[in-house]
Order: sequence, then C-alpha cells, then structure tokens
Amino acid sequence: MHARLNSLSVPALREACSQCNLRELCLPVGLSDRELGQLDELVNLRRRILRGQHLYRGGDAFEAIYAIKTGFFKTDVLLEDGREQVTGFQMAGEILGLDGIGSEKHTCNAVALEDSEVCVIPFTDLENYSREIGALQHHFHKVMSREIVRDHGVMMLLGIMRAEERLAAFLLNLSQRFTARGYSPTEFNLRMTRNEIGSYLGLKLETVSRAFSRFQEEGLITVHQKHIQILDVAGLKKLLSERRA
Amino acid sequence: MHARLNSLSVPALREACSQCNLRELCLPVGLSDRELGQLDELVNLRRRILRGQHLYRGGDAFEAIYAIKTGFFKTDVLLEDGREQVTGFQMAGEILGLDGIGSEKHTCNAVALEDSEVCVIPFTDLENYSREIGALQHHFHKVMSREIVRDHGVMMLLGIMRAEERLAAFLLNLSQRFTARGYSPTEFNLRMTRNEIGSYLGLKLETVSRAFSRFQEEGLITVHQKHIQILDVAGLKKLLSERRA
DNA sequence: GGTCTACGTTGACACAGATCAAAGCTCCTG
DNA sequence: CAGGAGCTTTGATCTGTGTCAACGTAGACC
Repeated sequence: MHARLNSLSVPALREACSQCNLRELCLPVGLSDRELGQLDELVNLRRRILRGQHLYRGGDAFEAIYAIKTGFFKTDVLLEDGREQVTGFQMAGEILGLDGIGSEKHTCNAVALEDSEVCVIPFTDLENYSREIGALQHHFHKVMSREIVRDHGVMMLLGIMRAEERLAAFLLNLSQRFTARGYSPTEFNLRMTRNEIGSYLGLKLETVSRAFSRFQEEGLITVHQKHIQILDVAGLKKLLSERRA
Repeated sequence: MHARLNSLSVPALREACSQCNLRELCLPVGLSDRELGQLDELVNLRRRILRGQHLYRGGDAFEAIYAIKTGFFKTDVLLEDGREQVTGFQMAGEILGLDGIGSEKHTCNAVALEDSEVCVIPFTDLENYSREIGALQHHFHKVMSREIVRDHGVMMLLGIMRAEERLAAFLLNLSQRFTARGYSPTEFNLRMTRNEIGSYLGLKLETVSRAFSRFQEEGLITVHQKHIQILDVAGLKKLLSERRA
C-alpha cells in the first residue's frame, strides 16, 4: 500500500469498465463485450483524490497508470529554483502516469484540480492482459502515441506561437475535449488558475489575463472569473492561422 | 511499396539485431539471445536515406517505426504559414515514427541531416512479436514512455528557460547522447544548422549564434562552424541551475 | 582558381511579453 | 459582516529576444 495515500482507496465494483460511461473515450475503446469483461478484472481499484492532493509525485515508484473517472488534473514538473512547467491538463477518460514507465519512477507531479476519482490500472497486469487482448494492446499503444503527438502540439504552442495564439489554441482544445464528453463546446468553467494556464502556455499570469481581456474586448469570448463562454469559434481559429506581420 | 521511396531499400541480412552493435541502445535492450533471434525475423528491411531526404512526411500512412542504424535525423512540424517547429533530433539507436501509431498517419516529417540508414520495423509485426516476447513488449513501452518524458523536457526548455539555458541544456543533452554511443562527450560536430537549433529551442538563429559566441567568450566552449568543443561542462551545468535575478 | 550559394556572425533598433505595483473581486472563516 | 487570503485585473515601465541589415566564411561547382 502506498504510504502517501491519505486519499481514499475504494475497492472496486465488478464491472469497472463494462458499465462505465467513459468506455468510448478511455482505455476500453475498440474492445468487444467479452474483452470488456476481462478489463473489468484488471481494473479493480479506484482512488479518490481531493482537490489539491497529489495522485503521484515526481520520484514516486511507478506501479500503475490511472484512468480519470471523474475530475480534473494537472501534471507539472518543478525546477530546483521553484520554476514550474505545467505539462498538461487531464480530464475524465484520459490516462495519467505514462511518463513513469520508462524509468520506473514518475517524472512529474499529478495534482487534482477538483475532487476526482481515478481507476488504478496496475501496469504489470496491463501488460499481461494486453499480451492476450490484441485490441487492448493496440489501443494502449495509440494512447501513448497520442500523448506524444499532444506533446508536439504543446511544443508548437511554446516554440512558435505568440501569446494570443497560444491562448486561442488552448481554449479551442478545451472546447473540443469538453464536446467529446458531451458538454457544451462554448461554455465551460476553467478548473485551473491564470497562473497554471500561464505555466502551461509559457506565459506569465498577467499576460494570460490581458489576453483574456483582449479576446473579450474583441467579442470573441466572455470571461467571468473561471467561467468562459466562446462567442466566436471561427474568430479564435482565425487567430491561429493568420500570422500578423 | 512506398511511392515516394526514391531512397534505396536494402533487403536485410539475417541477423539484423543480434549482430548489431547498437543492440544495447535500441529496441533489443533486455532481450535474451533466443529472443534476439526472433527480432531478427521482425526486422528484415533497411532503408538508406540520403542527407536532405524524408524518411516520412506528415500525412503519410503509418506502417512501420524505424530504428536508426547510422546517421542523424530531425523531426519537425510545419504550420500552414511556413513556421517550423523542430520537435527533435534523433541519432543511431533511437526510434522514429512513434507519433504515427495513434492516428495511423505520421504527424510530423522526419528528415535525414546526414546520409543515414534505418531498420524498418513493420508495426503490426512488432505488436505480434511483443505479444509473445514480454521483454520486447515492456521495452517498447519504455521507449514510448521515454519519448514522452523527453518531450516534457523540451517543454521545460521552451516554457521556462531563457535562451542561454536552452542552449546549454541542448549541448549537454547532445554530449550525453554522444557519450552513450562511445563518442567524445566534449567534442563533436553538430549535424544541424543554427536555424534548426533555433527552431528546436524556440529561438531565432541569430539568438542561437549570439549565445554560442557568448559561451565562447566565457570560455565554456569553442565553436568553429559546426565543430563544438565543450571546455567547461560544470560551467554549462551551472547555467542551468542558477536563475539570474 | 573564381564565383555562387547557403550558412553564420555581428550590430542597431524595435517590440512582445516580463516585471513591478496597486487595487478589485470572491469566497472563507470567525 | 469584518477581515483576510488567494486570485485576477490593469497600468507603467523594463528587458530579452526578435527583426532587419550588412558583412564574413566555407564548401561546391564550373
């Protein structure tokens, strides 16, 4: 049992995956009913993580990956001097912990930004099952590959986009992920602070705040604290494709 | 057969991996002699890519991953407006093409920066073999995971480091990878232009050039065109850990 | 051996975003 | 409901890196 685990560990129900409404987004994608039943055996533990708590920290032994059942997380890496780089924000159906496989230790921190629940997927078991279930093996590879592609997208943000382009890309990305989960594409609450957005986008919180204000002045969005409404999706997309001189 | 393939395809020798001097760096890590023999069956094609040629392009169908046998590559993504983000530089023993698994299409370009040779690893075959060879499966997962961790490192570069920190980190990273391949840790030739380094580091080529000059003035390195000699490894490392006020 | 082309260096200046500072909003606690 | 903590907004100013421009260098090709 993990020592740091002051979060609740819930012995899982049978039918962890086969009854889960996230099965079209999460690890089980592409599995037959029979295979889904096998996955249920694999995923037999859940953990509740309260807002602000860590699911894991950099340096922790890697034993499992985690599928987010409910809630919202950030992952970040800290430099010794205190600088923080947020490497991603994760929502329901997404997988956490893939960074730990290579070194058998986690290499970043995963922090709940709201009260959350994750399904614990012991990694050795996952490897065993995926040797038997080809569809699981293949989908797991896809999940990892997409994580790499997502990271390339962040590199584009950080490497070549200007502040407002970064924020527009960020909002459009959130919108698209909320949509995939059945929420409104145009209206949502941010779970993270301006500082965390800034850290993700390689900007200071003041710059993020100013960009929000600017978007609002231009009628692209409305902002009230963490509540965002996108008024002009096309306008945001245009920001991305056109390079100011 | 790939249409774009004006590069040579060499029918492989038996013993692709078992006799390869990169087997301690590449996919075969951790395999027994018997398993190595099985890998030889999997890797039965090589391709030569001349300097400047593409191994694959964004949008190409994904069919295989590639292990670099000799040579040096860059991967990059282009925005419609012509902006380029170099997402990585790859050398012998490293794996290319992992980005394509998720969408069954490559999502970036891989370009040889010098005449190179790669081992073609058909992905479906790899999945089949790794269902039988647990050590191969596990090592492949490690390779993918390390790619994710590497990407996080680039995000740190781009998100929170200043120009000279980025370049110092870049040089130290190259040094360490050359060392792992039996080359000098302190003296090597860059295979990429200042522009490509800049694109990778989120800087303009002039800034890269100035940072090289500055390092040279400070006695950290010598630079003659592409030839780099690191004079003061500790000094470069110090640049990384200390935040100027 | 001269010329061409691609790449690299250096300088002067501009600007996007950082930094510093002050004040406002919201929610929580006592 | 007063006070405080944490977060956000906005303004003024500063600065690291970008941009523009000129010149230098090296290798390739005729």
